Amino acid sequence: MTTSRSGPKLAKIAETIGVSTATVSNALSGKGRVSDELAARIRRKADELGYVASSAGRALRTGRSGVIGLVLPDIANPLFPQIAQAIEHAATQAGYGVLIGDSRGEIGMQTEAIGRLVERGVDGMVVVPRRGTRVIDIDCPVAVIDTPSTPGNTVSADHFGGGELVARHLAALGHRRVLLVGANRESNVQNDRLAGMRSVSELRTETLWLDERWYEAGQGGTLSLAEKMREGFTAIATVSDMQALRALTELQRNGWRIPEDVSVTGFDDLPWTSIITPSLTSVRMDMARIAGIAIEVLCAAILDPAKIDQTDRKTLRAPIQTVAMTLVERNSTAPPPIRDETAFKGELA
Amino acid sequence: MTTSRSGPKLAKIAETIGVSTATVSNALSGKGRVSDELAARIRRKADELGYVASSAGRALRTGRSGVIGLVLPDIANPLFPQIAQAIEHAATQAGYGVLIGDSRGEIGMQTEAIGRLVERGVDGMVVVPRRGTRVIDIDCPVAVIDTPSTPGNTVSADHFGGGELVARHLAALGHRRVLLVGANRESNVQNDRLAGMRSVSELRTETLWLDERWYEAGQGGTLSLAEKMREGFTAIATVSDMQALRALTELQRNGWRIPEDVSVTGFDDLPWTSIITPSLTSVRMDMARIAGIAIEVLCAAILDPAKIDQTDRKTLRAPIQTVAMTLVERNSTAPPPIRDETAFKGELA
DNA sequence: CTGAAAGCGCTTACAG
DNA sequence: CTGAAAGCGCTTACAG
Repeated sequence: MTTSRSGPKLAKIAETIGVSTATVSNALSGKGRVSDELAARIRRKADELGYVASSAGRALRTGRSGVIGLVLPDIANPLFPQIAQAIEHAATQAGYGVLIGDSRGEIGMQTEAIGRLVERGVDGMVVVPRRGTRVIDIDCPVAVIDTPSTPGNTVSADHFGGGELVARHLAALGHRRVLLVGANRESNVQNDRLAGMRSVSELRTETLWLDERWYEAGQGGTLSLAEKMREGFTAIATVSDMQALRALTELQRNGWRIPEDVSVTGFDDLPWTSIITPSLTSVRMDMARIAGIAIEVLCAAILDPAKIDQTDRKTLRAPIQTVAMTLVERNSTAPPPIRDETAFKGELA
Repeated sequence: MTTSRSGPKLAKIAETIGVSTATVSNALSGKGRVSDELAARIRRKADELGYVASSAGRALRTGRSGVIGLVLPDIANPLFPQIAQAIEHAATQAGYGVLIGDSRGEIGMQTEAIGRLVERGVDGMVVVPRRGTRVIDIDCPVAVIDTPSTPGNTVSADHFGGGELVARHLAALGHRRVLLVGANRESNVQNDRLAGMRSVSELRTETLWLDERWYEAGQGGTLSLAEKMREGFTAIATVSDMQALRALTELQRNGWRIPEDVSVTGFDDLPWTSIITPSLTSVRMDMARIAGIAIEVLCAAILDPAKIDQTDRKTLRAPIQTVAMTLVERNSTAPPPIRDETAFKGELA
């Protein structure tokens, strides 16, 4: 028996078995208005004939499509696979399909992508904004996954807490001077992570933004991170595994040993963190949990439109939920090197 | 004017303007059965009222949902973002939405994922199989993106040619002894890439599979790749950027300089290839082109079911298309080190 | 417990 | 060029 898109219809089942379509519908939906024996007989026959309900017919009648949209302004986000998988799984559990919406990295196209999803009749959507983009005027329930400090946020990882975790870990190992590395000054996520790191008082930190401005200042080139390190830092804590990978390979290439000479940490626990040498200490978010909450809140809003806050741009009127992050300790961190800090400072000249 | 899912219906527009719904429908679909002035007036009013056609109504009437499925057995595949983005873009251009289907890496769940998409009424699907899984009994048009050597394939990158490209590049630099690194013996993609590499006669190659068997043989551990290199190889050509990253960091960690001591190449041109030090020479596939072809063939089959080959499991009856790959030369490759090969062999003891 | 009927919103022959 | 009517396949009050 093959699943089939143009197979028998409800009426066919009803006719074959000699009952009304209403009864078949009730039997199949299990609403219990049909005697057990008959219901069983109908189900058997439906299976036998390979019946698959028409989603169009159902959607037209019920007014709900059973599909939600997943919007990521930047699908190239390295976390995308994890997010997509978690959302797809949670949505499937809740009986929803997931339509993807991409704006190819261009902020202007986000509205179009969202519009396309609305046209396709999604019942709601999950939006993971990037770079402070805001969700505007969407006339359907929207769950936002960003940071606790983002207005309109629905659920997010505790990025601040994650930063704290990393900083505490380094402090516990004995590090005192830590170089913080960010990539995008506008990112709420990155700023929250950095704020968390800075909140650990044992550490003296300094922040380096490896962004366009840094390049423009002519500080790019192979050696500059290594040079910066000579100022006496014993560890680099980055806001993403990508930045950590960058720092790790650049330092290795310049003869630094990790973690003996310098500890390096990342964020997000991307798939390659454990295959590199040394494997990367990182912080993971519980995507399954976050996705589960987003879908749960979204479904509640879909079923009960009163949950949509009319005054506040249709965002969900649910308490913002924050999910703790977890430190994944690996080989890229170790106690600080035994060395005279002033000696290193001297090398600067 | 906000896009709206529960806004005015066709009948509302018709009533407001004083024409029949048929005329509104014709005007909006631009089939040209309506006078230009009236059509323009209708369009203006529809815009003004924020009319969005009900996809359910249309789907039920036309028998087509305007949605296709994208199935990746392993959504954690690092290429997923690229594939998803390219497919989403091509599908959007063709007027289709994209529903994602994931089987969470478990082969057994692939059929379920496909079944769910069929239930949701997709008009067709794009499947990127992994590890020799086959597409079975799907009663809708399917375009398969795999390798030219996979039965039922629709379109794919020329993985063999990509392997050749890498090998020729290394040969042209002067390399003669190259270690080939694979990760999964079952993968058609990897085997095609390796076959292409081996086809370049100037090179003496040997293949190392860094898979479960290798680990079981007790050859894991930090130094073994480095040890293997002492047999006289001057370059490592891997079947994926992940393996290249692994080799690169492991060798760097053990004091090898890349590319001075050994050249390393990857495959797929993942986002981080250019941020690591040294940046990684890789091979990229033209995803946009591949996705474009897949969608084109799929749409043709959707519109003309005769294109579906009944005898051959519903796969598309279109000529298999192969898209050339491109070498992206970066800093991880250089002429072979000047050294006495026998001397290195001696070091083994 | 079961059935007859209405209707979700569209598009498409068919008339005029 | 425009309209009246049918019908896509379902579900849901409403009767019985």
